Amino acid sequence: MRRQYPFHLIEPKWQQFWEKQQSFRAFNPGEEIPADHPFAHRHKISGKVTATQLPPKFYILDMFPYPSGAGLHVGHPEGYTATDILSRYRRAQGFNVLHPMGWDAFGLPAEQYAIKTGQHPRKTTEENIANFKRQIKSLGFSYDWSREVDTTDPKYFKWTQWIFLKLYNSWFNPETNKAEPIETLEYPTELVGRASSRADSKDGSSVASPRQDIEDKRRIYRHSRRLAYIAEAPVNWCEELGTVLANEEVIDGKSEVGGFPVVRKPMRQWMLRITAYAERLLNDLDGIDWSHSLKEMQRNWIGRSEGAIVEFEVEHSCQDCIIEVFTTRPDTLFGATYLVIAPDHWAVDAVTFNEQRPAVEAYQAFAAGKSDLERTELSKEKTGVFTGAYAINPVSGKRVPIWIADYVLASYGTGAIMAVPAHDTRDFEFAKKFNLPIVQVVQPPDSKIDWQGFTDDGTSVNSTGPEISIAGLPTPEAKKKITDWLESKGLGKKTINYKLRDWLFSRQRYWGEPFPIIWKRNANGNLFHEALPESALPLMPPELTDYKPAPGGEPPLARAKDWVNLPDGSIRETNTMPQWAGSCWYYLRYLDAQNPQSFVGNEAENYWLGARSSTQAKPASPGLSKAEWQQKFDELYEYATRNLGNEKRFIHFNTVSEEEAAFLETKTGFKLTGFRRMVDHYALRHIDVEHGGESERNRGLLPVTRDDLAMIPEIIATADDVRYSGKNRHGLDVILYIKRLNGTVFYFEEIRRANDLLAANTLYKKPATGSDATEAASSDTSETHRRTKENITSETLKNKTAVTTPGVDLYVGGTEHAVLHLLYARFWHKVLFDLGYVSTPEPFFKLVNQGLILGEDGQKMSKSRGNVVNPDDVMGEYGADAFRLYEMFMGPLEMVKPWNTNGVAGVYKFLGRVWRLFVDEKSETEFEQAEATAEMQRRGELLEKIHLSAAIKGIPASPSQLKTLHTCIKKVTEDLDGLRFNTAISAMMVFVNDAIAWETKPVSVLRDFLILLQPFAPHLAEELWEKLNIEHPTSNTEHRIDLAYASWPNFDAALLIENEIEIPIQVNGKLRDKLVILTNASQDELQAAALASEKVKSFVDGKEIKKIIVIPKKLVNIVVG
RNA sequence: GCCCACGUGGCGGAAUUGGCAGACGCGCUAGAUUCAGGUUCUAGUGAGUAACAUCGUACAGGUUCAAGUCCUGUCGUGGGCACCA
Repeated sequence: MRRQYPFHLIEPKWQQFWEKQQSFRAFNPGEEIPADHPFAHRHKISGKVTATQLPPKFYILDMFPYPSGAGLHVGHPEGYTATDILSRYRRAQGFNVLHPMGWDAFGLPAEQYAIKTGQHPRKTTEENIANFKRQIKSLGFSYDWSREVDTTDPKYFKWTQWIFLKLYNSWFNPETNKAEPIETLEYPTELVGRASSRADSKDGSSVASPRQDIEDKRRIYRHSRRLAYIAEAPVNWCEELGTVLANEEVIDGKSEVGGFPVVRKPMRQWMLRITAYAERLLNDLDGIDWSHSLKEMQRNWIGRSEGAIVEFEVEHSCQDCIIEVFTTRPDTLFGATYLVIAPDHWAVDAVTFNEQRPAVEAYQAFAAGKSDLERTELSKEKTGVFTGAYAINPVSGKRVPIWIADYVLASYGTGAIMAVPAHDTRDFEFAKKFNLPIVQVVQPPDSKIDWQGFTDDGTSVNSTGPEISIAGLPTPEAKKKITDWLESKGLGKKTINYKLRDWLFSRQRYWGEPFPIIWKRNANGNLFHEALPESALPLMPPELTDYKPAPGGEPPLARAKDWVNLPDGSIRETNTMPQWAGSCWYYLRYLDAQNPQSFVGNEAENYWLGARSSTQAKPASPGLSKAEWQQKFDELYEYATRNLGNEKRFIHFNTVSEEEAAFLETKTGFKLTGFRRMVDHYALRHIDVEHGGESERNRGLLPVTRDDLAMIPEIIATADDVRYSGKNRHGLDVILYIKRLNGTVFYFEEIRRANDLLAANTLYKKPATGSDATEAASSDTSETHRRTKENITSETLKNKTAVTTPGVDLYVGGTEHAVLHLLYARFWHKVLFDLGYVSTPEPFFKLVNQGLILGEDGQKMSKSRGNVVNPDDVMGEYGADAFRLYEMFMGPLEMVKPWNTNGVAGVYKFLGRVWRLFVDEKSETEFEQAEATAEMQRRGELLEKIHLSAAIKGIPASPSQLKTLHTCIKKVTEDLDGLRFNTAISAMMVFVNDAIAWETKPVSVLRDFLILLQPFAPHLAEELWEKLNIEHPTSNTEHRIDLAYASWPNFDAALLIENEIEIPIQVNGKLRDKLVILTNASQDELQAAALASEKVKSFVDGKEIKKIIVIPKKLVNIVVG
């Protein structure tokens, strides 16, 4: 294909310019802003400034890549381009944008390569990083490279190890529901206060003294509570690779690398107590703006289930023996006809009768020998053995046999179940195979449904025992009644179980972070672990020449004897951390990447995570005390929600002070001094009914609770933003208060009635996102439906101000990290939050998964298929701008879509049309001739030979030109807010298709267009912007600024309004004619015009007109009989 | 098996609260420019018809003046989980 424009010269030119100028450096509070930096020009600040003097922040993050030897594939730039476009857009809007990049560089491939070749993994890693960086830079992304992080850099992993020490030195306090320093952990009474009263053994012998003994016990107690602890756990051991593997590195029972067999093997491992956070990890999903499916995957992984633990007493064999089972269906307890315990359950040995012992032991051996693969593959066929023992069903008193079977897992619940074959599919299969009794205890709601194997809710039957009956009760009530009864009898209790397991945190590898842990021996010669002091960090791994595992399955680090054995006789931990460790907190290091004192400085953390920042402080008016309010609120709430009384009741809770009124006037235009603020019972009832239900979720909102309502005065007093949002259906002015709190945005409305009071109108809330200001104006509540749109003036829309989001404003990455990375990172963040090191409970407030890019054949790209597209090749032929544009034009970001090289050519042609919209053809021909003969190094200078087209003139734009431009501005702006890059690009294509035909092209219009184009095709836009400013110099400093910092244009809705509009005319819902008619034509005029149409007449004549639907500005539909 | 998402031309995909289906791009057809190819420009392009009519958003129903959009069922595709009691 012919070169559409000299991108091969333009792109390097601007990449060098940005690098030299450090155009995209983000500035921290207190950092020196050079006076000649475009950021300083744009915001009129320089030198050291405070957080409040800086513009609002916007943090846009990519999932940092693992720098593999294969280089970038087309999937990487997809997400990176999306975030870059958003970064450039937000920068143009005036945000201080943080957009960093780094390397998740620990990992198995570099280590495997080292084992094969002896080349140090560091060298491999550095080479791969250099290649990735070259490729990424050639795409013209606006990263702040001064914040680059590399997880394998000791300056980085020092802090990874430091965070591990925080985990090690903390425990989870169930009473406060958060992590606390281990020092706050109280010892049980038998370990308290006795140590000091006992004298040390005086003879100095090595025999453990009572004091040492109690210290050992205390140590063991503490160790058992730490968030990082040691446990014997079954791991995926790969003999060939000589290492354990993570679950995700094992595919179908074989290693992902090499396809070697993997076996389960118990080993002593470091674990992180993520299960303590299960509830919070689950609940806090509600407050963040992630896709539905992603949240669902996390919920699934956490796997919360509510149920009960029930105790079954074992008959005869062991008198004190109780087997606890976990069930989510306590209502089916009467139908439990046998028990099943896992083959490796602790009680198996105790309950088994001697005559059954050989069979039981054989089965245990059989089950233990099964791989995970076999256990699941062969799951269709149930296996198991009778132990000979019986237990007593606590509600019916009946004897039930105890079996062991491997369909029950020792690691979930209590490791034992009560089997209810009538109402559980697995128990049903098992019972049929072994001829165990099946007793119906639930009646399906539909009598046509067979009760055998019916697992849904129904009505309890056959459920009456000597002391308790739940017969006739619907399932939910039956569950409650029987659980209460069990609890009162001490036979069971309500319980919540999670599928989530603690995180296996150690690997037997070289290329990972060493644990800052040493092992010592106590007086009895037993090993115990101890943390290194923070001053010992970073703990470097030893230098090795052989990276294979040490003999006997020991990790490679064990080969370095000098490193492992310390002079005082203690020895180092030889495991290393998994690759996930470095990626759990990298987004925090970016905030303050060079800080040698701390993993992130306080001020930087506060500014960039934004939890405590508020763009404008709003003065609060005095009012009721908290206690007074709470008491009155409780009364009013009861009245509003319980009594349904009609007597009007209200609380007058404050009066607008002069100070606040001045603020409100700037935001809303109303003078409200002395207005009384009140909330009435009608408003509370309305909010409770309309916005308190679960159906809110269908509208993307969250149900409003009583506690939320109690916060009304607080929301008003501390709102992040206030604005006028039009009139309600009664013609009263509505004032909207927006308050962000713990990941939720509250929208509270007041109405201005008469001249002296404000009444609470509504309250709704939704998960926080990056663009609440825009969304609020078009939110989908019943109130906004009722409000006429005309009342929302363009003025109020323009006045919308940015609300700062806490945490990362936008995080984009692949769906492969939907569970593990995102769950681990959330977990660490919460621990750091509990310990006071970060100020938000959640790290990532908006998260988007980019869809996979498939090969041209619609198959997933792979080397073996030969359908892999190399970004370097595409950029060589079409340039980086076209590559970026195509990646975004393919379709919605989240969608899976096939690559099509012809499509690249399409957007490339579009960029060519943009080029020809601006440049003079003759000068370009001269440039091409000169370039053909010029030396390589001098070719860039020849770009100066290219001049702008003579059709570009400094004249005012015509109304139709303005309309074309503003239509484009509106569409691009709205689409970028909604991450709809593909339709934004098509809007720019429409603009260019129109503008290229103009005889004269006003400079002002082209200037605004370049600002719109800049985020998408920054190199081309910069080049044309430069030419525009040279050939059409302007006195407007806004326009002389670097394009990357030029202000995003506002669209003027007034320019988009047409005098005349084309109205479709339908007869019986079918299009029959289109009429051009005055936009503000009345319903009657529209109807008359429609009936006058000749085409319409031919369809209507001779028939009875039953009805005419007229929607002003939309359509007319004539219904005939 | 369970959970979630999605089905629109030859292809990728557009379509505010239900209101002109197919924006934009690819591909294709014809013409202009060109020795020629490529490029560029112009016109056309859901099916159907000479032109209308008519039919068209996986399928079958329903609600409505009006359905790609809402409701019910069926089929299909993609993703996740998978003996989690």
